Amino acid sequence: MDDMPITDDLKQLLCFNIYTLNRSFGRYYQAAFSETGMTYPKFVILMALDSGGPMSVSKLSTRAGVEANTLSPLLKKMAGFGAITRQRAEEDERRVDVAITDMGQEVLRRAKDVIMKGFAELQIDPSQMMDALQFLEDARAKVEDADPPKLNFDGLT
Amino acid sequence: MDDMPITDDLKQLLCFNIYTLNRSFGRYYQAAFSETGMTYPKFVILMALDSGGPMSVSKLSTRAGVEANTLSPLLKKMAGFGAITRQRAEEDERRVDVAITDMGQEVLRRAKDVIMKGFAELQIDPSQMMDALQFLEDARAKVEDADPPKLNFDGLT
DNA sequence: TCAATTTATATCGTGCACGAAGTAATCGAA
DNA sequence: TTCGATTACTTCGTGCACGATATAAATTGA
Repeated sequence: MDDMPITDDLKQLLCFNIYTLNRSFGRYYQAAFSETGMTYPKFVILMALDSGGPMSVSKLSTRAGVEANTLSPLLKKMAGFGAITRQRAEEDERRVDVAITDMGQEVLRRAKDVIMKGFAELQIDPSQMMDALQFLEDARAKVEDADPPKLNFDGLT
Repeated sequence: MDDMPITDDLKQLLCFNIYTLNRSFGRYYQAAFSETGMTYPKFVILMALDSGGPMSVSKLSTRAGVEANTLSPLLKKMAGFGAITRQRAEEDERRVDVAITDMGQEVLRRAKDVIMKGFAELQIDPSQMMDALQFLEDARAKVEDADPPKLNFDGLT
């Protein structure tokens, strides 16, 4: 009662549950990847590149659900490490095409193993998860489309 | 087909859906709160303090699902703004008790309004959400308890 | 008692992640 | 054609969020 892990009001909010679970996953993967230089955002990038083939930064941004300006320095680091390549497109010099390398695929293979194996250990019910995934994807689309009301601090004492 | 917003493989991963939805919410609230100094993490802190009463930093950390070292500078800023108070506990000088102020409650009232109103506009099915919240809370508990397999980069070419 | 441990915060360094603004290339309409 | 808009990416400044580490207070056990 007194040591309830999570505040009751917050517990009812979708955004709060997403927020906390996201950071639980974050700490989990940070522990899993520690001392390798791997991170969850980099894993996502490798996954997107591996399954989608070479693509522009902006397309990668869409597919990974991250803004292009977040990607930009990350991609530079990953290219420095040798996991991906970055190349100006010939037909449009503004574009930078990004591709996973063989080494990047090996990194991805190992990271995917960790993630799949770790996930299996969680013993999450598959059918419940399917429902949840559908719900989360729908929610994401709605949040993306919505335009938020504006908070107003006028006359705050 | 070609402009699928999200990579197919990733779509099957709970962690990825959480990751992307969390950032969708993040951008949404950033837009809602812009120019006020309010942020989602601060909202969570105010919520936890409002419903749980004054409490130590570590208890707040547990209830908000954030590490204490993340809270520490945030609380300092919020106290500077006047939304909360920070006070050394008399019976244990190590502890710092944090409490919401009247002004903080007014800030919270307005922010809660924005969040509730915004959420209503999303038109999310309540019964589906109840199921999802339960699922997410269970998943969080499992991820917290799990200890992750370790990624290994030995012999990476 | 009083040193060793434990506990509660704070500080530090690093890594996303965002919006705003900058740069350069391409496009499009007069 | 040509110059203003648009597009693609990058840079910049700010704000979490984490683990590691530091510091200081309380506790505990020899």
